[in-house]
Amino acid sequence: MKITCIGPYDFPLSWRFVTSFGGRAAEEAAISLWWAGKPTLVRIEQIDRRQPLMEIKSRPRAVQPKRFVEHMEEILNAHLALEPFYRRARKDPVLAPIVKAFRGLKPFRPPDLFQMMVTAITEQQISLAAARSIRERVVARFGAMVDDLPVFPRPADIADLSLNDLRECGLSGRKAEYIINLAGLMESGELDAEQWSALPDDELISLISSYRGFGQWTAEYILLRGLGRMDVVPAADIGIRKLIGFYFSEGKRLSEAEVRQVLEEWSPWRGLAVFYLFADYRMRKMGLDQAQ
DNA sequence: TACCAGGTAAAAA
DNA sequence: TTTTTACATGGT
Repeated sequence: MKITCIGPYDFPLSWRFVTSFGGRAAEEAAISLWWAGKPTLVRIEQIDRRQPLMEIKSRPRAVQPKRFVEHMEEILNAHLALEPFYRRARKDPVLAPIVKAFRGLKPFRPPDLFQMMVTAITEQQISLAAARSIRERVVARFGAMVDDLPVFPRPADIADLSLNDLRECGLSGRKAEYIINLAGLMESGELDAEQWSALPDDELISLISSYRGFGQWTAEYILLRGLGRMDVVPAADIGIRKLIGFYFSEGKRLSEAEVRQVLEEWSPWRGLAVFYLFADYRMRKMGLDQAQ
């Protein structure tokens, strides 16, 4: 089963980037997700590094294969066109060397929206390391496993839990409420993301912000990371305020308004620009510059 | 030890 | 209306 993507796409580089955040350190690219009600492992390989063609090595047999390929295309951001952004970036002294070094790097999207939304809630206010540690406990207790890989719980796995079930994983009582409430909304169909794709960024941010526990930062974070809306930036984000300051303002931490101002010129790829800056910052920090 | 880390809603002023 | 506070864990 093959997926044709819009190139350039350096899949091994993109995979190394996501795995550099810890957790799994697998050589082989594998994604775990729910498909047709079962925890499922999907192995992915780029057939030829020079071509944007991925092969799904293992997959659920005969269950909506067409829909499955579409889903994988979303996860891999297969249809994201980097070249127009690169043309713009080459005119910028900061981004030019970065897009050259990381040519073909694409962000991956989480396999489902519930996972993304819960992840965003866990990452409110506390460090990413603390948030991950909490999430791992939630997944270990309420999720599933497939071939030693954890699968994030579904709304149905969470909706009927008690607050204490989640608090025991290290979540605050407030966040436990948000997550159980969210699970219930998704279970009942009251929150239906099918209609989200028709909405422009600003309207979708307003809609998501109307749910309890989801402020502007969280909504923007979900649009960028979860939905692949590459022009959106959660500019209030403490990490992004430092990141943009590092590259464009002599290292000082910027305000949200200053971040928005600096990034204005990168529309319609503001979020993608931030992703590349972050990739560079991270790889630089890790001393792992594998871009060559 | 204390403080900061990819915020938010609710209470207090 | 605007400002302040409580909240959870992990790293330094």
